[in-house]
Amino acid sequence: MLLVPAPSAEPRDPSILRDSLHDRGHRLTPQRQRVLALFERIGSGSHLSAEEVHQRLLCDQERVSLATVYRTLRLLSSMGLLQELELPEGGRRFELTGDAHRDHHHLVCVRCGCTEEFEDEAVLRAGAQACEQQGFRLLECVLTVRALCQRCVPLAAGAPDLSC
Amino acid sequence: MLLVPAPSAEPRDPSILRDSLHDRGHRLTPQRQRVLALFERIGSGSHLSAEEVHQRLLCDQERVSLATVYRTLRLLSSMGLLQELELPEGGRRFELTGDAHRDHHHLVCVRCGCTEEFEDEAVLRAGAQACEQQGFRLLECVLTVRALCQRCVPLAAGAPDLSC
DNA sequence: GTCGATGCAAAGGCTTTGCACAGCC
DNA sequence: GGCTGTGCAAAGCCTTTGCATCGAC
Repeated sequence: MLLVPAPSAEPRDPSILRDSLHDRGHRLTPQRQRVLALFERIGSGSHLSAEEVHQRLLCDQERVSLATVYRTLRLLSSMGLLQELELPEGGRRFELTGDAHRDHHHLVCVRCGCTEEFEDEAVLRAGAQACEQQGFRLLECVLTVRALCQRCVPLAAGAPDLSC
Repeated sequence: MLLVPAPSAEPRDPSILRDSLHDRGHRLTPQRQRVLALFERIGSGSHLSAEEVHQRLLCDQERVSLATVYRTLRLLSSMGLLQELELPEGGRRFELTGDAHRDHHHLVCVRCGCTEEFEDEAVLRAGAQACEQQGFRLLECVLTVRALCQRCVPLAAGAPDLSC
């Protein structure tokens, strides 16, 4: 049966993690593999908080302490394997770094918090252009569009309170 | 002498604040006026953390407790007079809401934290288009470009660690 | 005069850190 | 075997909240 959902999570070569770690004098540990494997399992579109990573690993019988989750998320982010999202309304979240410089953006409903992802080539060009003009070297472009989703537009229309 | 720097901070009519507050059953207090006036003084491009707002008010001999600063920032944001930024690397910051749907973006150096602002029409179009496709109503578009500034590129080039 | 807002201090999350032990290289 | 990582618990931010008092309406 090859009906795997295949959420753009090509089963990454495990040696990449090991080599990246060794290059920086770090070690390949089961905990680090578990965290990265979790993100690969859920696909590169999903974002998890440290707490969620911890909970999911516990559910899967994979024992990793919360402190180590925090340490690992920071490490994997600094290595570029994960990236931190800046979604509004609190809560740092992480997701798998997609293909090099994936141009992925978020449409966030400020009322209910639901998010959609989308891509746009023009945005990446704009970011690249800004970097060039200022002499910066581009790492990543993230567009956050704050908006009201279909369900929330009517609810917010009467009340002046847009951002609950 | 009309050589005022004029950072797009048109001296807002104070009655706007009072009316907005009253519409929601809130009161116009000196503290709320002080916080909003501070943001108007520094212009709509600058972003401050709660702690910074508190410090600046203290320097200006304007006594407001830190708890009230937090409460006021939240209130003014919910009223749409301020907006919260999602800059990376921790720290919630607030800035004056500019002219309706100002298309302002941030170029952030992930190493030293310095930020530049820029504008780009294509980004706004991309955000608007995404909203339309998903049936969302656009509130705001913020592009965050994570990059290395000129000073930091050489420092990060040798070391594989990009995001200190 | 009423009811919301403030200030203070204490409580609350989330995240980091110190330390002894475990385990990768 | 050396030195990095881990787990645990304690400490550290930043932010929110309870409560008595103050003050806008």
